[in-house]
Amino acid sequence: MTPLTGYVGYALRRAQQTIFADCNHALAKLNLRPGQFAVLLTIDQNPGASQSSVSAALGIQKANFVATIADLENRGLVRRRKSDTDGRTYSLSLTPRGRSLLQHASELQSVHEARVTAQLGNEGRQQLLCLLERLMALPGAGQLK
Amino acid sequence: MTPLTGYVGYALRRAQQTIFADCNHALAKLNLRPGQFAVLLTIDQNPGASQSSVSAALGIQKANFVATIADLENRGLVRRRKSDTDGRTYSLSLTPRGRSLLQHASELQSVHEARVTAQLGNEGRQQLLCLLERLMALPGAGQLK
DNA sequence: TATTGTTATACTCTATAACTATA
DNA sequence: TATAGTTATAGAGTATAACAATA
Repeated sequence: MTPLTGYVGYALRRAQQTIFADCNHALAKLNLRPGQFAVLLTIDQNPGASQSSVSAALGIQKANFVATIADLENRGLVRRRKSDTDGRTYSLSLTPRGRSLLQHASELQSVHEARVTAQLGNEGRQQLLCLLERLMALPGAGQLK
Repeated sequence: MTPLTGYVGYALRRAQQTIFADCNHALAKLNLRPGQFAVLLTIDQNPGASQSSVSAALGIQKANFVATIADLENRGLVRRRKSDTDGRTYSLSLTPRGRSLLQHASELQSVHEARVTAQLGNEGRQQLLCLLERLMALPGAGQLK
């Protein structure tokens, strides 16, 4: 049957589901979903950033980010501190436990990424990343609102 | 900020969202979502197929396929006929109106696909399709159940 | 026993509008 | 006025268990 061969959108969706399932399985030991991993990584790379800036960088609506960040805070992985200079914003940072978990998660993610590399080859993986980056620059993209 | 560069899974997710939004916008005039387009196309290419086989080919749980097919039937696009040889199954086919809509949708989809090709080049698009197909063959994939 | 289609249910992700408090 | 964070809500997509009818 195998329908829809040759449609980039469909191939993207199926490949994304496959890779997501593999990544999800890799991180499940830490009770982390891929999206949560992305949040922790972004906060680690941008300590002190606000919720809005982190959620915007990840393409997540700020409204939908509230529950995510609350969960990570409740688990003792993320710290929210009221900004000194702007009473509206919270400064996000990782707790020591958050950094430790992220370190562990990064190792698991590396194993997952190695499976991808084993499948595509190093060159193929680089090609794919380059092509996907170009796709994200599609005219009209980023105008979700 | 731009985090998570170099992660295939993350790049896939973002690119898929971009392409999906573009495809969704292209088909919105027909009140068709990309998933419904895929269903119509699969039925057209496999007339008489059962719900189970179509949903399995598209990676959709049969339970979740019920509402989808009911909607397409209610809109007069898909016909469900009880099989002569197997009283359990329904044979799916497109109505004339379904074929007409699919024809129109295919044209809109082609315009969308042309935008992708304009972004990646013909060669880049072919490379991407090839790489995504290899990704879907990732060991452990297709074992969702 | 196994399979098809179905119902019920639940969880995740996403999208929008409206509110508050701060700026 | 505009922005940050919040709440409420709704719509997709996806996953599992269990059932009736049929094989």
